[in-house]
Amino acid sequence: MDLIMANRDLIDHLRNLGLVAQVSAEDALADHLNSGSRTVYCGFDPTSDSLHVGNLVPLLALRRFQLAGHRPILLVGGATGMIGDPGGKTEERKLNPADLVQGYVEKIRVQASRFLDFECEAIAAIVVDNFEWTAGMTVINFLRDVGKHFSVNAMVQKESVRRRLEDDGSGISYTEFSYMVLQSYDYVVLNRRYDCTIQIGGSDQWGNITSGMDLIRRMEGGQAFAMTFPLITKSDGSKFGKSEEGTVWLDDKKTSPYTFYQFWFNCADEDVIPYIKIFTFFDDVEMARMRAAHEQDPGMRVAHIALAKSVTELVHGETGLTAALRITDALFSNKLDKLSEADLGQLALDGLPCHKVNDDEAGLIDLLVATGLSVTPRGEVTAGQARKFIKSNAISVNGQKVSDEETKLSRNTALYGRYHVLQRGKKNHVLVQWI
RNA sequence: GGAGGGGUUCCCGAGUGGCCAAAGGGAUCAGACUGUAAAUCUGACGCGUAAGCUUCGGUGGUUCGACUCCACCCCCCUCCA
Repeated sequence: MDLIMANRDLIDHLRNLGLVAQVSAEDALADHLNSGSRTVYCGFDPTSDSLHVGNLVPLLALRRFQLAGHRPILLVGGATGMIGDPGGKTEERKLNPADLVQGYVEKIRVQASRFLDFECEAIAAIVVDNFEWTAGMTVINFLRDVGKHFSVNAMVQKESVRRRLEDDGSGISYTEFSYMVLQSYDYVVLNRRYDCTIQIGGSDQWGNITSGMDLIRRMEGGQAFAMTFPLITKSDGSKFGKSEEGTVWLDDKKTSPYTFYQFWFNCADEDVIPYIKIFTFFDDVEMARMRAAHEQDPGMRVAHIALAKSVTELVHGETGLTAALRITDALFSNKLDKLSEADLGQLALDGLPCHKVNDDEAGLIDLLVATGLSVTPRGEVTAGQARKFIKSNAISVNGQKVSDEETKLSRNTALYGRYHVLQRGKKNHVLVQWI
């Protein structure tokens, strides 16, 4: 691996990318990073069977550290994931069963691994699971060896805890209150085993990370550092990482490369440059070029396309990107009728949502229900909503608006006798396949 | 354990016997404009083509009629022990 940034001040570099919210002892950390190859860790709690785009921020940050010549440790929270982090949440979480969490751990371990280099000798990435050293610990040992170092007075002062205490209607359980202690202990263990001296995470992790720093000082007598990234924001204030279908996952079974590509392509104008900095690895020159092009004519979507392509390829590889581009081109260039039979077949293979009909004729309303296109704002799929969509001029078949609720589709009206492209609104398509 | 305050449609939040499928806001979806953007404007927003049906923590009750009154139960919050 090239140590392309080894001679550059990593902190400044990250700051330029908009990746630094808080840093502990910045001058000391800068020296620390410049004077040798260090070990840095970031934790991921297994709250689902896949990571999502929000997790890309710390994941790629770890990669940046590795590119700069440091060793990344990816910690999967098999133990902490069973507790639930009070940070960033306004109310108590549900606890997941142990075997479920362990299943998540395995998935996430595999998924996250592709973003880091495990081959390079000196600074090969490491994946660990805190379940390993937490599960066997007895309550007595935990309280005597670890808990003793924590002042409840200090813990109560932490933002994540304080918010839950002050906010009427939520409260916090002892279980979640203890999360910070476990995470702090993780840092100690990694510090002992791997000489890990830097922990990074989202800014909501600041309290947990600094608490771990303190614990290292108390238990090990050494200095450790903390760095956090700002929360990724959207210009309209809504939560980052959701598309119309919900969370944008990294797993291509849960979010197709096409949907993934569209997610980035559709980001707001004001967000595209910040996102390019955070989620891509373009160099300064390219970055400047895209910014100029974007500012000159945002309508051309130069930056959007570059962002979407780059991240899609990073996560889904060249094959995934190609598939995403094929579908995008077919659906958004008003050339539906010009597609060949093979093209249409390819769209299904590429991951365009597809619905098979084994009949000669089907009512449009029934199809809208069957394909799930007629979702209500509440998330239910109903015939009434299908009617409303048709009435409000939102439905197209093969690129033609349909206004008659009683419309029936059959093989006769299908492209090549086999395909209909159903469209709701501007961006929702389903391929109907007659078999 | 004691005292008090609460649980309303996805969220916040009005509603204290019929005019309530339930104000208002947010979120969401669609239409128009545009650039597969933002802002803005318009419409939809429990289910049903409709008649109608099912909702306001739960269960019973009072009443011609309850989200609104009564009883019991469950859950949450605050303070005290």
